[in-house]
Amino acid sequence: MARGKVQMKRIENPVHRQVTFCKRRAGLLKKAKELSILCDADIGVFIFSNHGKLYELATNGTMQGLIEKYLKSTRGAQAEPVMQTQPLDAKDEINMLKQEIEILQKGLRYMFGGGTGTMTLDELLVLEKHLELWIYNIRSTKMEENNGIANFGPITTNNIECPFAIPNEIFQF
Amino acid sequence: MARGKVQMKRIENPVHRQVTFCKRRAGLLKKAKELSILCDADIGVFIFSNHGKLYELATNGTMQGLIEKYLKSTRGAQAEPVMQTQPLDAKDEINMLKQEIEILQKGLRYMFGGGTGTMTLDELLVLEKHLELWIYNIRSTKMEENNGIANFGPITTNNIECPFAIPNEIFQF
DNA sequence: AACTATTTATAAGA
DNA sequence: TTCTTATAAATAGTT
Repeated sequence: MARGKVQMKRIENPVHRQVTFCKRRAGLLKKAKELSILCDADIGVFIFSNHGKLYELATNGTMQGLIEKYLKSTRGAQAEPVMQTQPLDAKDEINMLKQEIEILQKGLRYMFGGGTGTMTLDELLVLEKHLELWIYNIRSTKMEENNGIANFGPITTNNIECPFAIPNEIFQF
Repeated sequence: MARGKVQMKRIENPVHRQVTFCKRRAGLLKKAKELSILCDADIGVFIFSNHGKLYELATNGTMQGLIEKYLKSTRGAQAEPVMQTQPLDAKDEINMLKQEIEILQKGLRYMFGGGTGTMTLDELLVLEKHLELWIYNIRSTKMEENNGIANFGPITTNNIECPFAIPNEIFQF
């Protein structure tokens, strides 16, 4: 696509083919991720190189889960020889629970704000800053403590509530 | 990508989102086809729109065949010695998922419900210490970041997994 | 659905 | 392999 159009046929030179494979594979996965994020879609991609090596992306949850979703959505008259090691009922329940988890996670994500499955340096910096501010708030709370007991609501930083679940169990370590 | 950069987050306007979905979906499938042809790769893509409609591409043979190939190739990998990785019984998986849901729900209740619990000074100190350690881990992760991207699993402190719900998915929008 | 102004991806070259 | 750069493609906003 640059410095000359490319003919749409198999690249015969193995070196060129390998280089192009790396570059375009990265590009394809990036595009898939972007589409998923921008349009709230759920995308699975798997790529087998000509030597059989697998590269994959599942934008939401696992590839297994996506494949199950796929098979379910296309479930017609045909049997599914691949997925029959476990009774379908259990599979369905697992899927439902996974969906519920997704929804809960979305709630937590909502409170925290953006990012992707992999974190950029910038995102790490943001997270770090949030943690610093929460620590600051904890210290402030400690200063105000009365009779050794401090009551406080959600910890916030700049009005962003702490997205972490802070179950009581945290203190059992 | 044209007439203005796009922010990498969900497009809130439904009309814009739908239009972008159409355009980028076509682009993604085209790219997948090209990669398959140029580099002799075998590629499967499936896209679920946010309303559950399925769009798919299997560059060689059928999606069913590709999925079987995928599962076969990942089953081999699962047998690799990573940890005590025995295939989870469906019931075990269901219980694990239920536990995860409980934790997530607790986290959400805590945040939305205004933290019903009272915390002692000691508990605050523990929480503070945990936050400090997580910050430390974040900084370590930053040091190892590669190309501006840092991938990490559960954040841990002294091998204790972060009790806060920080699934990797938290960072995906 | 078409049209462009721009951004992004990437083929070659270094 | 990684970077650079010229150019092809993709696409966001608009009509």
